[in-house]
Amino acid sequence: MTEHIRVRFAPSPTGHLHIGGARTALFNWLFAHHHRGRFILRIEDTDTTRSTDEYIEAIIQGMTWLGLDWDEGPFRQTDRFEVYRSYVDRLVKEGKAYYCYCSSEDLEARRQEAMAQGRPVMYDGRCRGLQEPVPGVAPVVRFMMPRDGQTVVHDLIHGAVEFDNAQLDDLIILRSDNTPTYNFTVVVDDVDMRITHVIRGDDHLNNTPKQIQMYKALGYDTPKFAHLPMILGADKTRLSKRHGATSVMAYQEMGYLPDALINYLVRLGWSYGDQEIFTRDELIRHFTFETVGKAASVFNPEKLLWLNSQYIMKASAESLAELVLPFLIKEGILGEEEKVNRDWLASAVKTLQERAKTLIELASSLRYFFIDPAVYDEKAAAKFLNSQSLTYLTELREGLNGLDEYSHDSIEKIFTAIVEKNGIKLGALAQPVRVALTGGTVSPGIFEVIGILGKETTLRRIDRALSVIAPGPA
RNA sequence: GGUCCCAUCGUCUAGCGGUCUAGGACGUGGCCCUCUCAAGGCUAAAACACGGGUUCGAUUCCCGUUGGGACCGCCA
Repeated sequence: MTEHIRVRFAPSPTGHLHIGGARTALFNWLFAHHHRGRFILRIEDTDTTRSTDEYIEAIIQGMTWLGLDWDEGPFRQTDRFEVYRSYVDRLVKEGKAYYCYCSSEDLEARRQEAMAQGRPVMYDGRCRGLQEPVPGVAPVVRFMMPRDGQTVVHDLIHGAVEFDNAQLDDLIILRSDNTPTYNFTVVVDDVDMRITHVIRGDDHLNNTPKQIQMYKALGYDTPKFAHLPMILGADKTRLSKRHGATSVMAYQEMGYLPDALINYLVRLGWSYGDQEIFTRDELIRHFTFETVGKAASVFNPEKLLWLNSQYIMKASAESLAELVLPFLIKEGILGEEEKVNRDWLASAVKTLQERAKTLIELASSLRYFFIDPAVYDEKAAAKFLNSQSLTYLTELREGLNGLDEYSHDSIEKIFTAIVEKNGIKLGALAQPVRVALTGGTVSPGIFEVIGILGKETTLRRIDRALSVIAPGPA
């Protein structure tokens, strides 16, 4: 029987799933899958004043969208308060934790003073020896840290990190309102849930020696630790709203594909030689902490955008057609209830896949496949809808009108005939047509566009352009 | 301020003592392809923070400096 790997992602529901959290979840997920272990989702909602059910939903939604499915949970720490209290009681009984009656105001004042005087900011342990309760004061429970010796964190990424116990202070494990705190619940839960590897951001590295002491006090072995480097904004400070979109779902709304985000995130801190693009299977196969870096990395939206364009390019037109639907509606190109022929949509999408970097771009560049251009781009019209192109356009209309089968080749033949007859370049014809059909000078190949638009729409739009160039007799 | 972490092109990174005139990717410039725009191909500019060691030899190992980050909550 091999020892089974069990890891967890433990977000606190005080906000949406953000980029950093997603990356942590991803590395946990990859590690679990690589070792055929279990990935557990645990909601750390012990701060009842800031945690909300809405955010729990939002986190689940984000993970689901990214395809980071979990094997157990979601567990909520608020469901386990009795468990934590029994552990607290045990520590108090064993003399490894004690009641502290210092008020938070006093504590805060002492903190400020210590900071101002440049002294280490930590609780001095003054309530340690207290025998009698202080009347009228609801106490907290503090964990009694050892005062000498060292605690060393053996980290899979950082190696051995040593801390002097003297600098670890007696942290609060139970608040005066009888609710437990993070540093304690995380230990209890990781023990109860038989977590073998704690994989989290390296902002937790400094908490780890304290947690190790609690494992010891409780009499349990410590799990292995892996502290991931942070993701920073362009100014090298912790990624926050100031740096733009940080919530995972914002990227969905901006038209990103989950696989693209995953691929981007995994390369922040992890690498596999020179490879940039990975399937999920490859990720699972190759993932290891050996190739996880130690240095924080800066979030680069441009590279993410590039990756997204790569994924859009490689996706099947059919799946993209499905994904782009809500964006078409949002762009007002398609009515809420309107029916679309999926095969036709897919064929249109196919022409635009390598031109769109996001689903939003894809949707908006799909516009002229649905709607006749309301107005022509001013510059485009001036340049291409003129007396010179009138002749070509008229000839083209005639040729296209005589065509029943709108295939790429048959359309091309019509074009070639006109080009040769007039001794012009293809562009001299293609551009005016493009303006007539799409309203502007940018589109996929003009033969493709005509093929997708079909005879009726194409002729209608050419007629309209013709009438704009040379208004008929009134 | 204390503690801890970190340090290769602007950014993400490869490099695990000699193969480095330091490789790839994003972005940027140029060229090619071309019915426009993309995509694609080629190409250019662009980095080992600094100072000491160790070593026959350091981007790679050690120490220091500098710089950046995180933590120091009755938040997680």
